Amino acid sequence: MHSFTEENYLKAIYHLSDQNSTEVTTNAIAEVTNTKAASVTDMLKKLADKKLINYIKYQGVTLTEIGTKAAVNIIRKHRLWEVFLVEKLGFKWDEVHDIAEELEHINSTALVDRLDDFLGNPAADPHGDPIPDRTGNFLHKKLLKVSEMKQGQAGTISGVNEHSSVFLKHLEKLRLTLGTKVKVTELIEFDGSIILAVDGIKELTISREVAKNILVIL
Amino acid sequence: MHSFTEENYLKAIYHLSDQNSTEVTTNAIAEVTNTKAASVTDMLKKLADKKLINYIKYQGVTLTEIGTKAAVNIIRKHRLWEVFLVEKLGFKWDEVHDIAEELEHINSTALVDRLDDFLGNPAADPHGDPIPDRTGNFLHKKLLKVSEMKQGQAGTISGVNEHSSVFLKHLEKLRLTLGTKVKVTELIEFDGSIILAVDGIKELTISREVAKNILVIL
DNA sequence: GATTAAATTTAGATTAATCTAAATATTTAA
DNA sequence: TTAAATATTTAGATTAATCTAAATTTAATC
Repeated sequence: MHSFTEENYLKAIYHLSDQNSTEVTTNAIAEVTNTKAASVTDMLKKLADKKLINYIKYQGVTLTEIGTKAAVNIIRKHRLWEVFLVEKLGFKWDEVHDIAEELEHINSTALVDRLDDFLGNPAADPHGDPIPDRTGNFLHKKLLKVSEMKQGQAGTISGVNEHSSVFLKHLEKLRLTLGTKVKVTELIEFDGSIILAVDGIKELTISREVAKNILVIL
Repeated sequence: MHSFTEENYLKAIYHLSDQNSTEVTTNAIAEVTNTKAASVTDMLKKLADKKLINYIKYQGVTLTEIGTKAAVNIIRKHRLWEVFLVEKLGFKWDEVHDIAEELEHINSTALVDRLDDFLGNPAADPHGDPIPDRTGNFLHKKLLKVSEMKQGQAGTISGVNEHSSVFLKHLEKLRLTLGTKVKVTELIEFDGSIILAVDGIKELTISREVAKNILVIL
């Protein structure tokens, strides 16, 4: 099996290539793993030796098929544990990330598959992120950032792009949680902030920064 | 916090001093942790620096109060996870040890306490071992090895001294599981094996080795 | 009580993951 | 299209946990 650290690199590379759909750079990995570029280079060599990534010096990396499978499996575990923490243990959606970050490295296929069944084979985690099934398949819903919505457009909040406790608590306070219906009432030219109608009633102004991190399905 | 490895040493020392109620030796620790005596010595110095053990060169070790608390907490986590795996996920009692061995190192008091509540604050794990409460207190029931029972004596199986899958599967096959009532019908002088009446009906012969690892309450 | 045996510790190396500083490659932009 | 800026890699060290082999201490035995 792969070490705790290797798994974290694979996960980081997966998330980064998911966002940018191109080769992932050394610096980008260093940033999300809280390490230095030199450390990343060392690890990339190791992951390449293990055939988990395609790596050409100075050219960035992509995951191999094996690497992708490994990464998806970690993500599956992370998201299932998050569901467990929220649905069964009563944690709030802003409290589960760090714990799931540890639990995702527990190594037992039997455990994960049984957990999946115990939870009723959920399709998404508490933040709306889709959960891969035991074969590694999962659907990417096409979600739109609120910051990309046009005036007059309406949608249902179905995900977030930022999982920090601070951000999630803020959404909670604004009642902008999963399943909430929002409609863009007005786009403010000055600073890009957006006025929303929430559940057809309340009017609410959110900053562009917040809008970029809320995802809706139309 | 303590590293994964440090935690395993603390747990090992705890279990060993629980059995022998005297200073724990370097070699004994090396054996249960699957390392060499030299490695143990290194780690003992480190644990002593951290005030987790009382260590005098060549004299063996005992846990300090802090060390004991840390060890008991790991044991609490291990046993709660075992209950979860059996009660909620449907694992058998012989399948959970290795998984719990990983889960016990997950670091979150909130998680453990919520898990405890979710499971209904169980008093014992699937092998009958008592579970410490959140303050670290737990009752040691006075259990007797079947090998120490006298002829004619009866009791209820309430624990085991050996947690290997092989042994537990064997007990399962013999239907000598927790809660089963047994009575010593005959002690065989030749090899120390014992004939039991099980639930007042079936007669069963078990070896001395097996008898040593089954615990009853009278 | 001296000598042998066993247990423990020390010395010196190794491996995984990390770092800083220096060297090299790539990209940007004047 | 070359110089400057940025990104990446290499070189050399460090820390935690481990090891083997040698030295030392304690325990056992004659």
